[in-house]
Amino acid sequence: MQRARTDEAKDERRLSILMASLDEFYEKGFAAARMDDIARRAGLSKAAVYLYFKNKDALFTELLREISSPKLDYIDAFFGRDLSFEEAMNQFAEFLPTVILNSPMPKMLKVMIGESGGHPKLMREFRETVLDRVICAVRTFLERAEARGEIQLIDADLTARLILSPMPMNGMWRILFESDAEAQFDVSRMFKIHALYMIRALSPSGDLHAS
Amino acid sequence: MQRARTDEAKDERRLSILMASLDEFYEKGFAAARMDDIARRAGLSKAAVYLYFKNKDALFTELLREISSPKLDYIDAFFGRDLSFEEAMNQFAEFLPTVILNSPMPKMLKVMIGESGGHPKLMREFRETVLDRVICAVRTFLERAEARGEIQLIDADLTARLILSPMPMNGMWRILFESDAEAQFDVSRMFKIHALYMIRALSPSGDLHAS
DNA sequence: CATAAATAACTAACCAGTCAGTTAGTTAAT
DNA sequence: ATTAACTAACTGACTGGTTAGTTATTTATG
Repeated sequence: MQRARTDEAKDERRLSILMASLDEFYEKGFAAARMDDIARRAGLSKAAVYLYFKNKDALFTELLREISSPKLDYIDAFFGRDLSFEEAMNQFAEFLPTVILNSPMPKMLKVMIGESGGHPKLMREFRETVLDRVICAVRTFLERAEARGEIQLIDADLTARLILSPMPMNGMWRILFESDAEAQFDVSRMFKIHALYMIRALSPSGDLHAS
Repeated sequence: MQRARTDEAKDERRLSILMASLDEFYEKGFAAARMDDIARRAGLSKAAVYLYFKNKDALFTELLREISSPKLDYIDAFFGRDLSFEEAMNQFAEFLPTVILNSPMPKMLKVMIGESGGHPKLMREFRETVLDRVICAVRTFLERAEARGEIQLIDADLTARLILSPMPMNGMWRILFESDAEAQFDVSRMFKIHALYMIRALSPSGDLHAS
């Protein structure tokens, strides 16, 4: 195999080890994933992996940081735009299924859930840098829509979480039943229906009891 | 320690080993949980655990079956009653937070997710015996409410899943951030708001586009 | 009733295999 | 020729499962 002599080649190699480890951690879990298998999947020897990462824990930590970092600018940009609530819900319904179906999110979710007891600091970091930002962006968007008189809601933070709740649901369903043909349902259609329901639920034409 | 001589005492001992294993599997994951730790947690030696369970895999299998078995009659009874949709949503909002906060469900969920790659048959079994029944019960209930003209919906199966989606979301949140004080929010209030939104979303007074 | 025998429940110690991390040697690239 | 990237082999710690021995409890006996 070609050696990674340049900085660019080293970065590529590092990333390919990270991606190999994601696959192994996803299939086996952190503890049962073997460094030798990760190395083979990346086309290297086990000892070569240790040239790039101090140990298994460091590999895991850097994997989670690598995966969660690039998504945030897009989320901010999405919710920073001046869309109507209805338009935003519809575009959301187009975008979110792609995260479930075409991104490493379900894999990452499984790896994190499985290992949450062993790395509480990492979990907290992930919440602060990713999840809280997403929830805050949705909440801020909801508050603006409400201020425009476009919607009526009870609690912007909890509503943001409810709007997002099909994401973890679908992520977990995928983790548990990815290879179970009978378990499959139309994820895109579900998000469309969810968007419709949220539009109706938050329509300002009715009486919402704040309890 | 007192020996389990009678059948009843043996059942108790077996159950206490199962519960000890749930705690260890929850904290450490299946692979990293040690049989010696499980035994100590149950107040026994490791070899004694092997008097009750063939091996670690058998312990895991029997744990999952034990935990998921008793809940189903209650669900059937809940949705078999002749409640109005609104009444059912409100009672649902009372009941579901207790599952998140006071039952082993989040622990079980984490253990299953972490180990889903290793036991696909068990995952499928759990879906068939538990999840599909819950979803089907909600769906049947929705169809009846719709037939009474009480609600208007697009797809009963997907709507049932959307009604249930705060459950996995809250379960996941609890798994990841149980000990993270800043992450906490009012679970009961969220379910109440969700019930209100679903009542409004499914109210038959508007126009739902079936796409 | 007291005591011995029987036995199932239990355990400390053992064993073979596994694996993360390391080392001494190899090799591709400059 | 040099050297950094890489690897096969090694090492020590660990663990699931097993075994030989111990012991608590029940049953049998005088």
